[in-house]
Amino acid sequence: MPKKTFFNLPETKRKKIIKAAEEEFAKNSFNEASVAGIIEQADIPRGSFYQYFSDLGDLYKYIMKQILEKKLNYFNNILQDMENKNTFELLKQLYRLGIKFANENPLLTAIGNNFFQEDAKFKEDIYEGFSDQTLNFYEKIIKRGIKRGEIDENIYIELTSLMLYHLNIFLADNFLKNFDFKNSPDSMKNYLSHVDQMLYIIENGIKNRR
Amino acid sequence: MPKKTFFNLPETKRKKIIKAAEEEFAKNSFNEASVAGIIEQADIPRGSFYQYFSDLGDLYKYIMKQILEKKLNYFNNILQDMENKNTFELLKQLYRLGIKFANENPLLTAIGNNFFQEDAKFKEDIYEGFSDQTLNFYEKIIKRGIKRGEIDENIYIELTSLMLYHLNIFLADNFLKNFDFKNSPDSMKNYLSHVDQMLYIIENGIKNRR
Amino acid sequence: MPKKTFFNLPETKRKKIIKAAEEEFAKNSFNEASVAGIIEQADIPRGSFYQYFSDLGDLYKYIMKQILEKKLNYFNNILQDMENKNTFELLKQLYRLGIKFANENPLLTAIGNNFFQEDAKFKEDIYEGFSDQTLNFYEKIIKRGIKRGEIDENIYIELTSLMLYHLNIFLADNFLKNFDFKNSPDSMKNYLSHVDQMLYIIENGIKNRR
Amino acid sequence: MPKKTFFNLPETKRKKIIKAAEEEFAKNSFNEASVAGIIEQADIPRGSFYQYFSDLGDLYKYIMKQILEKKLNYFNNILQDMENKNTFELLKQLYRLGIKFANENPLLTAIGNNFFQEDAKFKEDIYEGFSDQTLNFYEKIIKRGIKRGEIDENIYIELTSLMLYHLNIFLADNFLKNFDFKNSPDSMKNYLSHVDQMLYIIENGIKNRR
DNA sequence: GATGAATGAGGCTTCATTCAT
DNA sequence: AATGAATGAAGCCTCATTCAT
Repeated sequence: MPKKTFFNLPETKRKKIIKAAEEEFAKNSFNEASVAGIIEQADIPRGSFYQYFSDLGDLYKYIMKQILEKKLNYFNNILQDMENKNTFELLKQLYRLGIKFANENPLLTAIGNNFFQEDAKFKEDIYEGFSDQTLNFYEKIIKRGIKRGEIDENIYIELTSLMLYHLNIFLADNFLKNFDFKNSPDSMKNYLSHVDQMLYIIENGIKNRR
Repeated sequence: MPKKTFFNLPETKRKKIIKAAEEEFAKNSFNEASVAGIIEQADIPRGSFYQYFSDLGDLYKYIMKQILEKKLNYFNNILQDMENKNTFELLKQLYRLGIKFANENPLLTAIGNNFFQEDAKFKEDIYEGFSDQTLNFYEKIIKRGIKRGEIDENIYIELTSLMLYHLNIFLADNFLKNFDFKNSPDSMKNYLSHVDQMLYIIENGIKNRR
Repeated sequence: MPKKTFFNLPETKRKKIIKAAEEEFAKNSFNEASVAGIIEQADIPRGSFYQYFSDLGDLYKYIMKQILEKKLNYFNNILQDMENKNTFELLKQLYRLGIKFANENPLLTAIGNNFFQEDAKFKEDIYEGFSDQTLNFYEKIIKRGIKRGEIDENIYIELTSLMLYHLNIFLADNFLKNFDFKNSPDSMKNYLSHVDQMLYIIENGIKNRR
Repeated sequence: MPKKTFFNLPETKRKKIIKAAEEEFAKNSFNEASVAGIIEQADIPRGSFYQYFSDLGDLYKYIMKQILEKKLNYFNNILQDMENKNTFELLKQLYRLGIKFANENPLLTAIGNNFFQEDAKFKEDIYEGFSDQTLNFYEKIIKRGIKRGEIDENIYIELTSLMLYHLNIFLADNFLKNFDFKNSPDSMKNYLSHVDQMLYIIENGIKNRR
């Protein structure tokens, strides 16, 4: 956790530092990220950094936690409205939501995708109590789909949820690297149709045909 | 390209250096890898390194090229024998081949997976003329499947091939991180059945149902 | 000298600061001690420290002075009661008093022992006007012993007093490092018998045999 | 152990570095000593230091080991010639030898004295296999003295040897701080007579009077 | 007078690359 | 060609002290 000196900072300064850190962690894996990069971007002296955070990991954990919370809120809010929807409709919404989130929070998404690549050990260290809520997410949905008779009960649940999770990351990652939606709303439409294509495959792949 | 001094080296020494570099690049991303790590492992003097290679990138490119070539050979050899096989059978063989390759060449696979995570820019720089042969691979197979009436002609080819490619990486990555096949052939069997499960989904997802 | 702001502080706070400083100086030599360690322990803001003291040396000098005064009082009180005692009995009491003081004031003793190791220059700087009263102490006793015909008049007074002083420190130091008397009164007894053994040697060494 | 790069250095340079380090460790305790101080004195770049030593402790251990060896050799050589001497004569020679060593190697002696003040833990870490040969030294002599009927068999051996050891350090320390013998051979004489005085006390203190 | 944020100096360590032998 | 020492840039972290509120 950042030290209280950090939280006592005027909001503008605090945001500037967070912004700088997000950019650093979006561009670099944790090991490649540097204090130097952040303080230069945030334009604060080195000493100040250590007055706010015990070290780079301290800041990183804080940011990851923020991102996870933000993302979970984002998703949970909407899921409540969809309680009776068909599973594939639900999945479609989820993926679109993922894209929407990535579009609105490109920095955070990039950080999340980088995080996804870290060592299992490193990740566990960060998750601390978060457990992997995102992964559980897909498992829940799949189980729900099987119960509702919409998903083939013969599929291997764990693997499928991992696959869905991974494909989600893949989309977000790809999306961030290849498109610039702010300046071309058309390509956004285009992209979403890609997503639908992929889901069409997934749907055919796992739906119950009996 | 390594300097000619490198190729003049006796083979044992050359292999020792390559081995050391592979280990370094398997454990670290390009940016995290260090000359220090390689020369220590290879037990060669610092100066020699620069006599053989202009810098770390030089060696890296060389190794990546080797890996790509080796992998392509590996696959092409077998593909020729399968010319008349059903597309899904073919895919299944390809994925299993991928696992087999990863099992036989864990170091190379780890390097490949690390490479896969690098910046698009960085990757392009390395590919230089290789074009993305691996990606094309899947495109070819999909097109062939459509021609043979085995794959749904409505799917979006580019996306699907990207997805297949990505899932292949996902499998290899997962495989390397979670299993130790040398000591437990059972888990290998287990793993392959996972792969089959995934392909079952894919098959259902993209096969032609008319 | 601490600034008057320090003396205006409520006693509890002042004591807390002194306590924190004593712990810091007991654990570390002056150069190794840090303002950081003290303010953290005393739980006062950084700025306050400099409002109370001009710098670390200011506080250090103050504390050393306190210790010296306390110790001298401790000893002088008792010496008055022993005016007619035999010199070796007196010495024995003094050493035992030293141990008793160390037992009752482990922190202060540790600080004193640390101080004893500092540069001669540094020490002089602190003594400022104190002169070395502790050293004089032993000289007085030796001279008194010679006058009373109890101590060999051929010994070299200065050296012997230095030696007695040094052995006292040696005992206190050893004592602090090796024993935990609060929890084992037995080892205290044991230790005192060591002291007697040493004094037995000293007595034989310097007593007048004519 | 220093790296082999250090031992490959031309002797003049190696000596310069050792000299610089000795001065640093003579002036400062291990914790107060700094790489900065050494490289400045030795006039070598920071990077070179780490090419020769893994860190400050590496160099420190090396130097301490050298000192211990040198001192033990120094003493052992002479002890062999004294096998039949009276114990107090022997002790006298030892102390004088100690002073002589300190006079000839003031830097090494200062380092040794500093070392003597370090934590027990720290010391053990350095001794590694050396055991405390110096301390054993005095125990052996005392036991020998008792056997020969020259030392009172009632003294507490362990304590006495510790005391002799400590007094030796005390002398060396005092000697280094207070005298400048190179320029005043008279004061050397003077000092040695002090030592004799002290030994006279010790002798009277522990000799067998039956 | 109290507070605690700002700052930069100083020390540590790692590394890539160059260069003299 | 081989070697490995030299070097300095770059990053890390800690701290004493100052200063604005």
